[in-house]
Amino acid sequence: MVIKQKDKPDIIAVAKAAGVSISTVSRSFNHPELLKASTRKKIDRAVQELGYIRNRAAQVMHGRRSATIGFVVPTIDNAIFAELIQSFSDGLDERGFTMLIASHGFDLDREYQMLRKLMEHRVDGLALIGLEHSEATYQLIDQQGCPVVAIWNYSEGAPLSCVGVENSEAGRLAARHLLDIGHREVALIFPNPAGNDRAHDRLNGALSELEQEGVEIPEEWRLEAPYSIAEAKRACVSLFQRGPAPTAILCGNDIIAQGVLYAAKQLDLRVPEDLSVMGIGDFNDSSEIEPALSTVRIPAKRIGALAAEQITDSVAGISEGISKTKCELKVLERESTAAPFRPK
Amino acid sequence: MVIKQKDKPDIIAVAKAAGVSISTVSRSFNHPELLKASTRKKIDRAVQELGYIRNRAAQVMHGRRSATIGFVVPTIDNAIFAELIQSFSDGLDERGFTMLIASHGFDLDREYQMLRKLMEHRVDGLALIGLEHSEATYQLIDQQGCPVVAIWNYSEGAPLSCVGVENSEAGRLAARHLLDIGHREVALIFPNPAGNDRAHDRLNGALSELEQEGVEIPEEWRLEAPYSIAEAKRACVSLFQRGPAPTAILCGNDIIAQGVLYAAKQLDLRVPEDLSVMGIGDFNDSSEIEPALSTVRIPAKRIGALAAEQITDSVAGISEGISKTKCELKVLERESTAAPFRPK
DNA sequence: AATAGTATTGCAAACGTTTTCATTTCTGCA
DNA sequence: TGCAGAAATGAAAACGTTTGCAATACTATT
Repeated sequence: MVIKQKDKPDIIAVAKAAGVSISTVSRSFNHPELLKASTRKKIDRAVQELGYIRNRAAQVMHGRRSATIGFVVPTIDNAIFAELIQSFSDGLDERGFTMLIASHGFDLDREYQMLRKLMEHRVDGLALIGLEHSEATYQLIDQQGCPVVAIWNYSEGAPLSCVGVENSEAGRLAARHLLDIGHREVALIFPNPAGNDRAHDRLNGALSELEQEGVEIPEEWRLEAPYSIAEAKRACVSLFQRGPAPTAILCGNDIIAQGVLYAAKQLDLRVPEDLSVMGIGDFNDSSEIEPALSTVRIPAKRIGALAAEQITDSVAGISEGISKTKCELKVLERESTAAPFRPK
Repeated sequence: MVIKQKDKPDIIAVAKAAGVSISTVSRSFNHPELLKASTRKKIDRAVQELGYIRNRAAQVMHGRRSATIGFVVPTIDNAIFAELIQSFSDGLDERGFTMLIASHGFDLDREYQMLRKLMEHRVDGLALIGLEHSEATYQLIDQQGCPVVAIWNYSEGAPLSCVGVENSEAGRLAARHLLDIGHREVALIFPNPAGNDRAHDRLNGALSELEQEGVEIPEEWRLEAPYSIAEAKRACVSLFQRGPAPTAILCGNDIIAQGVLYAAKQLDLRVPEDLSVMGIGDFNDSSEIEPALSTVRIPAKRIGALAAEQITDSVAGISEGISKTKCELKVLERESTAAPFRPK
């Protein structure tokens, strides 16, 4: 028994089946208006019968775009990025692009490796998270001249096109809100800022705002936790077990804040009466949890959509040079924050 | 000023720079042991200087694998799939593959389109979610003879390789648990089963188990909600506002269950005293929320890892034919379920 | 010093497209 | 009926690799 499935039919097979030349077949895809209707029909039938599917690799070799964009993220499995990835992917899709994705687990050296890998695949453009990258990464981008957009962070002095928010401002706004409603005993739970400029900037923004008001954060109120409900919960519980209690906790993002909320529940603390909890991010469900989380809105969906637009425009040559888009932040005062109840 | 960045250096440029032939350069990548050490060094230096990056497209054209796997999911932005996608991607990565991902928003016709798109890119293999797909999709797969793995669902009679769980069993187990602890007044909240065999099977499994025990579910206790905390919450609230209250709610997945938990809180219902809440899925954080969610564990991480192994083996020809892997389910009894308190 | 091997390296074809240029086939009009 | 010009199609080169085969450069023997 001869199995013929092996090789996929190519344009030559189609041409043969349709009784025309390969140029004509190619044209029927790329410039159908140049063909006689009857010829087009013959070809369509042949394509149908043979189950022909065009080979992008061959097109790329000929100089065509690959119609792919590479996206390198720290992690996919995380509410932070999932929404962003989705909207970015949708935006690419609308414009006929496909997303190649790779994650590096917050390891900037792996990020570099992933970038190279994607470049081997000749992606037309690249998207990264944040503006902190290894020296090698920046060199590579520069050298290869591949269109790049940095997502999530905005910075005036950024050496790359970027679409995002000013994270230091996010931190500042969150702190400002707590200060405004009267808190001065504030604990912070942030992820490790190494290789994570989003966290780094937020933390700094928050600290400087607090300091400016003369609020000192003692060492034991500066906690570190990764983006994990479980770990944040643990960190928060240990905070309360160990020493004096703050009246508010400012969290590096909404995931951490959620952990803190659960910790509070476990510790029998009322939110916001006994403890105010402030997040940063405004994830999908932050408004739905109980109590609804006060947070600083970062418009992930919008950022993803804009980034997709930016990178595809850049690939198409519509947009030249470095372009920066700053998305606005907004404090969302919901139920998890209120004035401290404790008597002065 | 002449901008030379335009074209990336190719193997010819490297050969020239190193003073060898292109075959030698090619060999230095593919069979380095055949080269004299000194030659290899010359080439490495040239590669370094020119910033040469291999062109996969050209390799693919020559018959090499593309080292990419296409993954078509309903949505990325969802705790359900994010964990799975991550572990699948990691598994591919370990084996030198890159993931091309596309989402179809629970639209099976779009799924077909995405599949075609990925095939144009000559992915070496494909992964899909579930076993329910359009006729066209099945035909396409069959015709193209592209290795495929269906993820999430296991079914003995499946026409594709698959790695997953028996979703009807998941539904059955969840129902069983509620029955075992004494509930007979059970409401159900499930997503729309159209084009979603996971939900469909779970629902049927649960219903049959309940019926078998003579438990009837009235129409007004069969609710539909998408995978969204907000919508599930809303559905649950309206359930309690409209009519007689069940003693337990069985949810199509943990997201919905989370929504129900928040609804309960908003309605001032104690869980599990006034209402038991049962999920399906066991997402990352289901054990950490308060009260910890009782659920049926679906090992997403393991499924993703196994699926990656399965598809790459299949691409490499290590595994032939259709292979099916069933992952085990486990009821996790946590804090959100307990015997009904209500006097008989 | 000549020879048989062996270790290296180079040549050229092939992979599946697209596109330029050339050729053939129509069409309408004189 | 013949012809100019337009419309439709075909031929062949080019894209950047890999690899089988051929050629060359070594090495260790005698």
